[in-house]
Amino acid sequence: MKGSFSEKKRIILHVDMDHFFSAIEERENPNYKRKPVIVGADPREGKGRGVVKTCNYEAREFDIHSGMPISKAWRLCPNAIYVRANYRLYKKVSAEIMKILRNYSEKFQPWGFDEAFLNISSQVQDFDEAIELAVNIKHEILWNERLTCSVGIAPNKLVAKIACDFNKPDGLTVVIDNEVEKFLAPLSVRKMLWIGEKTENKLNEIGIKTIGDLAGYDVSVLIEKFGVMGARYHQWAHGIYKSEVGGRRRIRKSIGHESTFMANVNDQDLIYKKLENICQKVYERIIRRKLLFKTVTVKIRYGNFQTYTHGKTLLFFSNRLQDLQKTAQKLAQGFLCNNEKIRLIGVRVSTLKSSKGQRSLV
DNA sequence: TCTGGGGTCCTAGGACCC
DNA sequence: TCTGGGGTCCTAGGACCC
Repeated sequence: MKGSFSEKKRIILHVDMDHFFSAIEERENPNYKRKPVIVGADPREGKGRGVVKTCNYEAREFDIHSGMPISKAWRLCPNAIYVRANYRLYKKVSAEIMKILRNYSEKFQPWGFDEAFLNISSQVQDFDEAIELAVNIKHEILWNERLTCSVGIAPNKLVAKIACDFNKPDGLTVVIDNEVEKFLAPLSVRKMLWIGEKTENKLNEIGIKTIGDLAGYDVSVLIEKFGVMGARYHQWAHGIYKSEVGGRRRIRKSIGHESTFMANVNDQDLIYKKLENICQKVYERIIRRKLLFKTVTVKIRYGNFQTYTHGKTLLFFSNRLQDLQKTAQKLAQGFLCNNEKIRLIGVRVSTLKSSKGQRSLV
């Protein structure tokens, strides 16, 4: 007999705040109510660079969505309320919400600022009780924070997340065990976690449009085309997703900072100055977190959006600003010899370890 | 019609060691 | 003369997430 009687079915809940950043802005500024609110880069009268971070549903009426160039948003709706992101505030609100959620289960996993997974298998007997619990969560967040969220309930994280996205805002979607495949089948493959634009296109090319198509496809062909990911896509399309809530402890693997120039530049003094500045910022975060780094990577984006990286692993771990700056400068030189205009420059350090218990390098 | 900034994970080739 | 196979580290690029 497969499985066992003692194997308890999992009930996983995914909570996603509705248009989090713009919802907070609306809450803080009652006069924003019922007007399109767009949080993101400065539109600078349509000449601004950068993208929309979040926008409310009134702005979505104008076909504006997150990730859209802010200049395009401006053309679509110049009269919207444009707000710069206030991360300090969002972080504070996020912490309050996570505190609420954590109370519902110790098996808890934040997913970015405004989403989280909860394994509530030990808290509830069945999906009916899970719905009750989800309603309580929604009420508590609304009562305490005056913000709405959407919830998905399913036997695993993947389906819970897709279910959550199925009905927004202020939604609650439940997918019970034996309805998982039926629920997934008609959805676009794009709804699947880890399938983005590129993979969607590749799947479309071989006639796979829906998750049902993917589930029915010959797995050996998927493996041939997508390697190990092909096998995973196939499993996921059948609603099989084993990952535990809060399963793997996350250790920070890298710290970086990057910045886009207001206009593309080839002025070397300006570029090196910016690079120095970025190194300083990364350095401060390294020190604050008591870390040592070994690898430095410089990223350059040219005016044509072609993006490249150069990296160098030092022979030793360091937390010295001069090591970071000297290495970054050398790496950047390789990019700047052709005098081509640059759009973005960034620095990231990786191969990290804790500097606790070590004498700091001066 | 132009495309942010913070990250993670995967792939693939080359160097090097045993 | 020519030459296997496994493991690890480094580097660069790509795809994806929020």
